[in-house]
Amino acid sequence: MSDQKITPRAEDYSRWYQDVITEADLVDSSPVRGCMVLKPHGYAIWEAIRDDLDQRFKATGHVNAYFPLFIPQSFLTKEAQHVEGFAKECAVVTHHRLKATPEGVIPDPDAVLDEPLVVRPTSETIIWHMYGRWISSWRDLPILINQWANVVRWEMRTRPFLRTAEFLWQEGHTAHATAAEAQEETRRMLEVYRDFCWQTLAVPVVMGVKTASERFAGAVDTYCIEGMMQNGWALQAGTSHFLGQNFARAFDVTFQNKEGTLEHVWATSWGVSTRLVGAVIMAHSDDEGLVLPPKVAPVQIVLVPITRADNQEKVMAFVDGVAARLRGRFRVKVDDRDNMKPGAKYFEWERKGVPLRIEVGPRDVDNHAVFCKLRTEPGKFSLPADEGLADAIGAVLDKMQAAMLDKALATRKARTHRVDSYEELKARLESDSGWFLVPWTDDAENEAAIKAETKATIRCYPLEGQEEAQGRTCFYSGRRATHMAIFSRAY
RNA sequence: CGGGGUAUAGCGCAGCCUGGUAGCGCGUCUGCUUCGGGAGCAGAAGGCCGUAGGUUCAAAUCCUGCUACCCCGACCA
Repeated sequence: MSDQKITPRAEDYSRWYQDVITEADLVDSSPVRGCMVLKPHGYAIWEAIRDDLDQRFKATGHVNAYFPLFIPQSFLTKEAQHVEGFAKECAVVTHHRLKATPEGVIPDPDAVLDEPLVVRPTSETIIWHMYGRWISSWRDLPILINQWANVVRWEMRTRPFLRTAEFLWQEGHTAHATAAEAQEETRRMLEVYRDFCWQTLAVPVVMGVKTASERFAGAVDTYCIEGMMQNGWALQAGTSHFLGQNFARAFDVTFQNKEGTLEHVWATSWGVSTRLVGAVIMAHSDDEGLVLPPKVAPVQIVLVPITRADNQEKVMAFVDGVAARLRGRFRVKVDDRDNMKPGAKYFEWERKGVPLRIEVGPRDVDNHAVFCKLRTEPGKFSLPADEGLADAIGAVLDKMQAAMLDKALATRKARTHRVDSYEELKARLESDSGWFLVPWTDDAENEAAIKAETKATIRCYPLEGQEEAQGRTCFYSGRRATHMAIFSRAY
């Protein structure tokens, strides 16, 4: 395999990110600009994320459904803010047939669609069109639907996982009888995301509210979870929107309440995407390659037999026995390739982010033990290969998962800076990248001015700690502060 | 979409300036020996040089268009 091809983080952080992904064999580029192929090892991370979240959605009363990829163009025009937000990045289908010509194949001029179809950039419009047909009474509410789907946003500049033209995601779309109920749903799902990121991804995201300029096109309020990457930049890991009655009005979706009067329906939508895979990679990996928390690692344990011709049978029988004992509880791989030396296998699985490696040689067979190495710790240790092995390994992996969260949390805390003046922010953005927590007076023009000058944006008004703004003055305008804001450079 | 760079075997590169029909390392295949931190030897396979044109007796090499990728900006999950 390749030799030390991962650029160190300190040298070039984006090259490092690129290298880690390539070396771990997560994706391949596609012939179409901005699109990526998710290779099995990369897709498996998404599968683990999807399966975990799907359970959480179902546990909070949601059901899955599927809405079509194509949306009539006219639907996109119905909600004014929504059009403005998405019009610039939509792929549009205009023909339904190809035609062979001497110059090659072209869209058949005789097969132009009456109305062009937009490839969904998000599904609010088609879903609210359908909800209009399904809702007439308060008894039809709430509707709590989620869908797992792909969407397309024609992005100018792309990065694997973090921003691609087509990406996989889930979008929850709920319909409620009251504003309070919809707001509660918005916050409930935000909390689902937060807990998932902390517990499953070991990424200690912060929950917050977006300012008007960062709000979802068509939302009344946009909540978000923001994660800090190792270079101190922020990454929006998920959003949950309170849509008010905007889409219900645009698509004329009303219900008859218990008093018999017609009201517009209240809405939410919430989503996370394959960007989460990028967040996990960036949050935990090191200069040796991918590091994954055990809960989402496609392979949690790799067994590497160390054999010679005269002991191969003995060692392999032992390895197979250990693997059989661990399968069913863990995702286990036995690397029995005979064309690679054990050392080469160690490097390969380290690059690929396998949390626990178990080396088994003749000495271990004789001792009835296995020799273990954690991806995140320097030393190796031996465990008895008895009935308690699976429990012992479970404990080790749980501890690793918790340690990864602690480490990421410590980094986030160390790199969250409180500053009181704009001068200090500008100076420290260069020297000391991270998040900057400041007292702030909500003002879109000032926000834009700061972004233009520093490239830092307001990631959110964090839900926790807003009371700190009481009685303080805005670090930029000197006016009475309305919020505590997190400024940071972001992906 | 603006500025810059790149495109030659699966991967990383040389060859291009000074045109003459393609080479190196790694990987792959076969065999033997190896195997507790990136194995050794021997043999072999694999590329109409991103793509479409142009110049020329002749193009990987010179010229033009297009496409993709990377870096930096503006837009965004």
